[in-house]
Amino acid sequence: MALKESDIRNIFLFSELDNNEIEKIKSFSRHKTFNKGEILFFDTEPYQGFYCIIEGTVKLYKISKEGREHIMHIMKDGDTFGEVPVFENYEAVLRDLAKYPVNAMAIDDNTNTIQVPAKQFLEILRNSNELCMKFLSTLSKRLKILNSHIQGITLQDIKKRLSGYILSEHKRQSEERAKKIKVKGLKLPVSVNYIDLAISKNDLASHLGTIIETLSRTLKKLQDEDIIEVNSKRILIKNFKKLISYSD
Amino acid sequence: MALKESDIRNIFLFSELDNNEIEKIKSFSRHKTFNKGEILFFDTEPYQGFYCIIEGTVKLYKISKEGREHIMHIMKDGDTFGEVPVFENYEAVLRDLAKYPVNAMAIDDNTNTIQVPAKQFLEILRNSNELCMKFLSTLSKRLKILNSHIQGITLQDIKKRLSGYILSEHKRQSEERAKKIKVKGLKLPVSVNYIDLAISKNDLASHLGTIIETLSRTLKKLQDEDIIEVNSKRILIKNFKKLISYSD
DNA sequence: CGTAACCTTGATTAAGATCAATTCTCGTGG
DNA sequence: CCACGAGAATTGATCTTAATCAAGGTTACG
Repeated sequence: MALKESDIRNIFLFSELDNNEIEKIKSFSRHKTFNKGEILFFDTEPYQGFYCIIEGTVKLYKISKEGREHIMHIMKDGDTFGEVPVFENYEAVLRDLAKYPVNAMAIDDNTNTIQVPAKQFLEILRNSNELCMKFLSTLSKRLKILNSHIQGITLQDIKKRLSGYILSEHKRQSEERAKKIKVKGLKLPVSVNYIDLAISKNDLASHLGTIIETLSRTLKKLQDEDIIEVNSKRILIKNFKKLISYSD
Repeated sequence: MALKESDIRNIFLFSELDNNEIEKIKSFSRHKTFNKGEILFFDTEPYQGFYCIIEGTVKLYKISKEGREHIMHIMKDGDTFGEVPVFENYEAVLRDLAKYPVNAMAIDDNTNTIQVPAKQFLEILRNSNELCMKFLSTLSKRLKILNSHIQGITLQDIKKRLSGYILSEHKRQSEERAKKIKVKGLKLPVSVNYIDLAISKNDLASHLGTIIETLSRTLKKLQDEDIIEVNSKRILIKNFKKLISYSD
C-alpha cells in the first residue's frame, strides 16, 4: 500500500508543510505495518529514524534487568516518536552510532506507520522554521506529560494514579469523538460517562507503575465505593466528583 | 549588577547567537539574584518567562497534597528551565494565562539568573533557525534525562538508584573539572575517585524518590560493602566495578 | 559554646509485590 | 452450537521494601 498525502497531513508534525516538502518526505520515508505484539524497535538497536502513526497504537517501554516492564507512553493516531536522538545526539545519528531510547511494540493489529530516516529529514528541518516550531511544540507536550507521569508515580498512591488515568482517558476519548464528528460527520454521542480501555489491563498496570493484581484490586475498591462500574473493557464513571477529588 | 555579554554567551542556548541578537536579549531580560531557599517561582504562578542560570543551583520540584516533595531536576550553571510553556501553550502565554509547570527554589547562595520574558523572545526565536535547533537539543536532552529518571524510579530499587546517581555525578563533576582546566587554565586534578555532594542529603533523597532516613541507611549499606566511603559531603568511590554493576 | 539545622539509627507500620490457586472470557475446531 | 484450551483477570495469603514515628547524635556557625 502506497503512502497517501492525506495520511501524512494527519500527522500533527507535518500538518502545515507545503506540498513540496510533503513530496520530499514521501519520497524517502517507508511505510510499515505491524500486528499486535510486533516490535518496531528495541532500545538496543541502531537508530534508523523516527516513526509516525497513521493508525493504530504503539507502546513505548523499558525493561529492567529482572524483566519488569514499565510503559512510558502509549502512542496513537497522528503521534510521532523516536525523534529525540535526532536532536539530542545529532553527531551520533550521522555516524550511525545512536540507539533508540526505548522499546516500541504495536498493541493493535494493523498498526500503520511511516518511518522517517533521520539524515534526509534533517535537511528539510534545517530549512523549515515552521517544522522546527512544530517539533518544539511536540517535545514540550511530551515533557509536560513525562513531568506529570513522574509526579504521579512519586507523589500519588495507586488509587489516585488510577483515578487520574480514568479522567484523562475520559477527556482524551471525548476529544477524539468530537474530532470524528467534525471531520467525518459521524453521528456519535457528544458526551458519555464511560471510557473504553484502549489497552490491556496488563499494559495499564505497567503504565501506572504497578502490576495487574494490584490494578484489579484498586479497580474493585473504586467500584466498592460506587465511584465506577467495570464491565470488562468499559469503565462507567458513576461519581465524577469523587473521582476528581481522588486524582488531586 | 548589569548583565554582561559573556554571561549570556555562557548559556548553552545563546552560545552561538550573533551580537545583534545577544543585544536584543540583553535589552529586555532581567537580571535576578537569589539566596539559598528563595523561590524563583511556584507552579501556581502566572508564567512570566523562562530562566537561565549564570551561576548557582536551582531545584525544580513538585509537592503533593500531603506535603511530600519530589525534585524533578537540579539545574546548574549554563542551564535553562521553564521554557516548556512557551512552546507547549503558546496561545496561553500570549494571553497571560499560562502557569509555571513546576516550583523552582535556589539552593545555593547568590544564585545568579537571567529571566527572559516569553513574548519578546518569541520574535527572536521565529527568525533564528539556529536558536530553534538549540532549543530542540535542550528539550531533547531533558526528555532523555526524564526518561531515565522514570526508568530509575519505576524499575530500580533505591540502592541501584543511588549507585546510578553517584556514578552520573562522578561523570558530571569530571567533565566540569575538565572544562574549568580548559577555560580558566586552572590546575586541578584531572581524575579523582570521589564526588562532592552539591546538594543536601534531604534534596538528594527527594530527587531519588525516597526520604532522608532511607538514603542514610542505603549509603551505609554501600559503605558496609566497601563500595564507597562517606565523609559528610564527600563520597569516596572505592569499588567502581561493583557500583557500576549495581547501577544496571 | 550554644543552638538550630542536619543526619543517623532503631522500632514499627503500611503499601504494594510476589506467589499460588481459581475463575472468567473468548476464539477455534469439532 | 458446544466443548476445549489458552490467555486474561480475579482473589487470597504471605512477604518485602521502604515509609513513618521517635529519639539521639553531629556539625556548622554566630
